[in-house]
Amino acid sequence: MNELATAGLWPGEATEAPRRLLLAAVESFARRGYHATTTRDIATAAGMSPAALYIHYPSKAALLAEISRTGHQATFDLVERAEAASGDPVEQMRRLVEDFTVWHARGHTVGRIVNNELHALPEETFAAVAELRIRIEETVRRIIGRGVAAGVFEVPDQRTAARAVTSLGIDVSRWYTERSTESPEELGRRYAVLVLRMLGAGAAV
Amino acid sequence: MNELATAGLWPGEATEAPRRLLLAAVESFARRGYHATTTRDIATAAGMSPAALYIHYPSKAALLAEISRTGHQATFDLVERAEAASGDPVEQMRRLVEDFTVWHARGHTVGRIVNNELHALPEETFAAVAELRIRIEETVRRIIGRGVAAGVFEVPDQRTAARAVTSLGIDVSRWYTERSTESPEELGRRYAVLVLRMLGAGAAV
DNA sequence: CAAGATGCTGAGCAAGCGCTTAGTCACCCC
DNA sequence: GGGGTGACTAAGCGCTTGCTCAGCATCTTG
Repeated sequence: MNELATAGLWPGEATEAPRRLLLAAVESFARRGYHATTTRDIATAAGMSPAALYIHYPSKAALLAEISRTGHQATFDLVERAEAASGDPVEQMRRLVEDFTVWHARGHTVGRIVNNELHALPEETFAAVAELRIRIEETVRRIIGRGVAAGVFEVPDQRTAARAVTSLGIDVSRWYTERSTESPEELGRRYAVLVLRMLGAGAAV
Repeated sequence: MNELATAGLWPGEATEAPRRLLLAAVESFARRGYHATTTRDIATAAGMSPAALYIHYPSKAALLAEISRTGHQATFDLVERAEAASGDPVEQMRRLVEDFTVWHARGHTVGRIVNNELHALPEETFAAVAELRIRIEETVRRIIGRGVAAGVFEVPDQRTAARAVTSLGIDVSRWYTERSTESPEELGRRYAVLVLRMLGAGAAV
């Protein structure tokens, strides 16, 4: 539940049962994947009978859509805040990589669903989510572009560099576990150093 | 079929039918995921009835195991060759990142299965494959370690840096498609530049 | 050309799936 | 305290799944 809050789910109020179901769905989808998870798994983990699920959500796919949509929105917000927090591309990028990495480490279960279950989404949710993904990458590229223009970054290809930056953060959710020796924040700071160097701003680190 | 050969599957001879089945399985597993793929999907794509699959493979899981095992082995071989190809850590790393990236871009379908369907593997295959993954990462860390000792690399934490290098390459299989504007080789060279900079060997690029 | 092996199909079985339905219970308002 | 409401369950429906099996051509071998 705490993890859900961290990942940007549950912005406000919500009754107990839907919350428990969503948490159970996150757990199961992340561990076994969407298709390997049954509605009985989710309901049982939430302490209910299978039929109870359908009182709170219209389908199993709706649970996935809810998780993916809010997860993507939270990531997008985080990226936008990083861009808005400063006028300096180096500072924007440091903040972006740190927060992006922390989000994917701390919320690695939600992150796994967000990044690996896109193909299972209902079509219209997929479209909305794909749009957010494009805007995230475009923001990263924009920051790189401004850094290059200001002479603080230097890269072989801006789009490739943007891919590399987001890719690095996204993949954290694939391998990070609570048993990892690094804290999310520590990892975030280290990744920020590596990324800034990668972008040719090593001197600024 | 060509892609399978590239990805290291089909080292030698093999009769027609099993090959067609394996190719169909790779296609389906990569596009829809292991659990969303049915044996009917695979058999139909291979131009056979569902029952024919079981003449050549004992189960659907055996197909996945075959793909994952040979895919991991091919990746491991590639990494070992990169280390053996030179005595210079910078050169070893450049070769490793280039080949690793090219493999994950050209064989992105196999790569997706190798990296995202680990949880669906039979236990003993999983153990073998996990061992290979550890050895791959350990090789990357070893090269970084030698570079640091030689004074050509400088990183905040060797294990984190190794994670970042492999992570960058692995994630290529998630987003790369044939419609990407960069060729696998071009991407490999650009990623090598970015990685070497990330490791503090920017001057050598 | 008989006899066996090989590669495959059509039909279908047991199990498990997402989801529905009819009904029970606790609670709230008047 | 009677009637409505919302959360929930036991049972199960229709369908799909991984996989099996009896049978049938087509080869190979002597």
